[in-house]
Amino acid sequence: MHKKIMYYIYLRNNAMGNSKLYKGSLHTIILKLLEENGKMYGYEITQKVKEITNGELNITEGALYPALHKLEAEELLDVEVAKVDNRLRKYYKLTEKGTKETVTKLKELEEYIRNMHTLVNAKWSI
Amino acid sequence: MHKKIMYYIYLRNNAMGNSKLYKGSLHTIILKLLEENGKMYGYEITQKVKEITNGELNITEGALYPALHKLEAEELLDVEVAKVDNRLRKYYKLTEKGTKETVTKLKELEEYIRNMHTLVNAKWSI
DNA sequence: AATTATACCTAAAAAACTTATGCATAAGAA
DNA sequence: TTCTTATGCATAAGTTTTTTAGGTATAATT
Repeated sequence: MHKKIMYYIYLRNNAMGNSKLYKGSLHTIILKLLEENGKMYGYEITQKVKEITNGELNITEGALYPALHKLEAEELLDVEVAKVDNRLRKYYKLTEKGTKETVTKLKELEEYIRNMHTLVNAKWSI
Repeated sequence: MHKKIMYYIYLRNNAMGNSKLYKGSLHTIILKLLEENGKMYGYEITQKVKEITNGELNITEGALYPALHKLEAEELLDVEVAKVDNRLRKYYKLTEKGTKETVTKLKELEEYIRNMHTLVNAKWSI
């Protein structure tokens, strides 16, 4: 006898018609969220971003997890595995190097946004 | 007898340590510049961007020309070839479709920037 | 005479995504 | 009980958009 395996396949509806546009900004988002919240796990990050942007920005898992692994490889993040409700969670937090890099990345973002604002001669402000 | 060919090879120093970061924004920049200036040619666009951003953003030719061709293929731009001082210039201008698309793209950019501003909980404003 | 600025172009590679899977447990709805 | 949704991790193939690195040519400047 063996256990009966129940595994359901289901369709996902990631990222519908939500606003695209962003290149290196995913790393910046991750770093900044970790700076503010101390430690977070992947799924939590996707939900947080969705919540903050009222569902306008959806981080796909295919983008998020490789990004987290890369940041970890660059020693900007530390990982800590936890088991909650029999489910795995990988908590990430900034290293010292990561904290410095966050400052740099945020400056670059501001620079970029200022340049774009000037370039398109925007009437709006934030 | 044949003419003596004089052709100099030289090194280029495109895009030094200048601010990276931007994905679909190149199309938006091009469209907006054309909206403001009526018609422009490729080289002029690169110089204009450099000028406006004080040299911080340098559009590479390898990105610009394919982008212009793509926008033309999508019928957002019209081309007009001119010869000035025995040198070729290709002037681009917005089509009607292109003018509409410019509005859309600018809205998307604003949306994106607002989202990023909220996400990183920025203290600065523009 | 040599270099720099002006002007176009393309192809190979890299970067950063989306899309499409796969696996697994818990909670809630039918 | 059964099915579905939510929670949680992951990778691989494909696409888009960029960088890097070439190529060709004329005019102006050093």
